[in-house]
Amino acid sequence: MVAREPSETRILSVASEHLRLHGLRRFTVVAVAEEAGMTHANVYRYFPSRVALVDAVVDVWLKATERRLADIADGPDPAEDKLERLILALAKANRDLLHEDPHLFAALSQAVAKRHAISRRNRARVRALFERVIDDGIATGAFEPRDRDRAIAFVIDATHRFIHPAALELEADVPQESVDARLSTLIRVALRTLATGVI
Amino acid sequence: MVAREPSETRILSVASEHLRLHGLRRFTVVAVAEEAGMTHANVYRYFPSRVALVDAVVDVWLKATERRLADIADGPDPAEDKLERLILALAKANRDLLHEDPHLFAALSQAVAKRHAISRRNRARVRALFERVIDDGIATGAFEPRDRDRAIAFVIDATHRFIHPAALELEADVPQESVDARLSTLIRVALRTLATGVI
DNA sequence: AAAATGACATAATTTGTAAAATGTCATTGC
DNA sequence: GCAATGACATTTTACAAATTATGTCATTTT
Repeated sequence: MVAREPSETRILSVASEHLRLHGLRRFTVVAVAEEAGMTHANVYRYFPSRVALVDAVVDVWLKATERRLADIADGPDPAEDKLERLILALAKANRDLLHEDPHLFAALSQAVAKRHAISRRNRARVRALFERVIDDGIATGAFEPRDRDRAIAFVIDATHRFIHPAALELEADVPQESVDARLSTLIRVALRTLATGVI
Repeated sequence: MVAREPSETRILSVASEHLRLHGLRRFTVVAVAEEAGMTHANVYRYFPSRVALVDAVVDVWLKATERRLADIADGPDPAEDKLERLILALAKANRDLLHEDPHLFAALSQAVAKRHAISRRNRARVRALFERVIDDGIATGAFEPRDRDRAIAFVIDATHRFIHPAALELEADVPQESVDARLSTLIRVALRTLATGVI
């Protein structure tokens, strides 16, 4: 158990593992520090608080997800395709997290519910991606909403159920295929709505 | 403090008052019984458990709300109008409860989250109202969805953010006018979608 | 000088126990 | 016979003490 990584990275990866395995409740700075081969005081050199450490772990996931979304948003494809893939990718990322790493999902869920800075910023950046794609669609004539801001709010509100952690938890036990079908319908309506200037 | 009401009714109204004033945490069968002028054992003659008593209180509100919704759904107006009013009334009922009786809202929220029978049944009945109005619209030609079931799921999914307690809590501090505007947009899109057979 | 520590004050959690609440039922009173 | 009770077992909650964790900082180590 030799620490080759620099301390900050090592703490973060141990914290990540610890959170995934034991969950928020049993996540302690002391335990993480011990597993990282240092005293807990040293952890505070790199992370200002326990909450900040947990948020840093969540943020790694958020940023990785954002990167994948940005790749979609910045791609060369038509805005319609990009918007559909953006929504599907975001919904899938959150839904997969719920099933594959429930503890990390719970930490994310809390950060969102308590409006932590990482979640507010993530939300702003993801929203910016939606705006970018919709603006792209408007520029190319694929979308023709009467009111651009209203159109953006519409897309976000309509898809809320399939994207927001609190909403996803409610449907954890609904068969994925059924959820997929409903989301697919919603996306079709959203795209059609943006294209035909109903808003 | 003479009990004119029959016991069951009296227990229920005392319980209702107690929940509204003190909240779920401090709601005890013993306290309710005392305030109703009887021993707690007697409460169990009418309600099988503490949870059942709380649920009964919530159910009174749910049923009253359902009645108002049913009045809309069964009215003589065009299906489009009725669907719009149905959504607005349901959203407003839940949102008003959140602000005017937070304790009762919290109890409702829990019943929904834990899938209590009262909430599942309420959900089924409210859904039936939506189905009725949409079927009405299909019968009169106002709505022409390709797939009726898909259309119903779409309306419920799209409006989720403005109706579900868990979603409403997230936006408790957003100005009502802003929420109203967004909901209004969503309803317009939903009506247009149903009318034009996109689904 | 940067990294890490030990020692410390404060805050949160756990543990054990007393008190109170939930839920049951045989009996009482109307 | 129906409503209500008192007595009781079981489950929760409330409280206090002890333990553990969080967060700070002067000092040591590399």
